[in-house]
Amino acid sequence: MNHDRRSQRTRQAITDALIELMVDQTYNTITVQEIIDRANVGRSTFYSHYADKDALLSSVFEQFGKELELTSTRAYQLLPIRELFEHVAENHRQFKAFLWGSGTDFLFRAVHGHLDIHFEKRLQEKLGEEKPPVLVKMVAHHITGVLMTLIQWWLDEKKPFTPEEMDTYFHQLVVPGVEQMFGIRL
Amino acid sequence: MNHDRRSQRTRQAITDALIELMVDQTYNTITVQEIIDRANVGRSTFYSHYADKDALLSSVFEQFGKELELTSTRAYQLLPIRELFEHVAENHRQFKAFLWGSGTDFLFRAVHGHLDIHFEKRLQEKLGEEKPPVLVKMVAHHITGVLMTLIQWWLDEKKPFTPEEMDTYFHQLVVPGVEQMFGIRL
DNA sequence: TTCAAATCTGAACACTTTGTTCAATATCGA
DNA sequence: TCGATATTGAACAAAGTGTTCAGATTTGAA
Repeated sequence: MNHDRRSQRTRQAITDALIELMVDQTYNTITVQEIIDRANVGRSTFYSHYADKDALLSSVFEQFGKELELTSTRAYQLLPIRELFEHVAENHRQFKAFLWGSGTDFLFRAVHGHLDIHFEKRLQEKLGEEKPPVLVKMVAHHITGVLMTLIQWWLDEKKPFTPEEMDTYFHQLVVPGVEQMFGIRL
Repeated sequence: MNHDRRSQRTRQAITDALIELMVDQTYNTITVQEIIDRANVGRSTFYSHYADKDALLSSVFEQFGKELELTSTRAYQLLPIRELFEHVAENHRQFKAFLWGSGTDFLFRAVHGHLDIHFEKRLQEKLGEEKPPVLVKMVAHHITGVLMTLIQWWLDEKKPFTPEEMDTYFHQLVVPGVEQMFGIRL
């Protein structure tokens, strides 16, 4: 009665096909035909799993977001940046595909949503209730932005620094500004 | 012999139509039909001016980039951030359209290209030749990233701060980090 | 091994969008 | 007014989208 695994495999094949295609092509230019050809899947099968090409992309992001979360929930400090960069390095191909082929938008919006909240909480813990919430939100957004920007740059430039170095640079660039802004030590 | 003005007007109408449509819709979902309907322009006219919908978008960005440059070339310090935010506020509708409807990618890539170089030069002036060029590039990219992120946030949140305040915050967030990174005073 | 449920297949279909072509029409400066 | 240039819109082929459905395949459970 449980044929889920078969579906699962099919979905995985479709997902993988999209990611592979995004390595060389922009999301917009990819057709459903190309996806199902590469995934070796029938047209109607595709549409029985996903309403849309966009629905597929969303689900890829979702899955991706969960992986990211696994990395970032074992968080001590601001964020385990070194581990994050290591994760990025391991999934180099996937990240590249997203950052180049997909519309960064989609990814940026999604990741911002998650991480903004994470950083906002951490900041609130450090600050108590004394600072204006809008300002805290802005700074949280800022921190996420820096992180995303650095990851993007790092991959574009073919990882000229190690994850450890990126960790160091990230903290050097971000921490003094935030400390100055709120008059605290992080 | 010079019927340029007529063409000019037509192009402007098309450009404006796209921007207006991007206020409510994503670039991808906009059809050429919608554009020419709103611009009151014939189908063949559109294609005699632009090869593509993408070509149109590029040209819009180009024009847009020039406006930005006008603002940012009268640069003393790192960048006249207050004036920049004022410019953004004045062209609120346009920026919103770009940041929401267009694929931030396109814009981000384009703007990064311009501003990265600007900041890289400014940094080099301050630093002399002593620092590794990759590092300087990274920090320049970082500065641009912060700027873009803050602008995006500011518009999404419906401008909760004045341009002056955003100027202050930008400098508070960015300057200490860069100073710490390079061991200098900006 | 057998069987029924779940899943996949692929061809056929109507529909939308794209980009081209071209003869007719409109506009502008001289 | 004339002539060069720009615009128009209808017609067209090509490509892609999303749906439908009858038949084939795969699966786990008996």
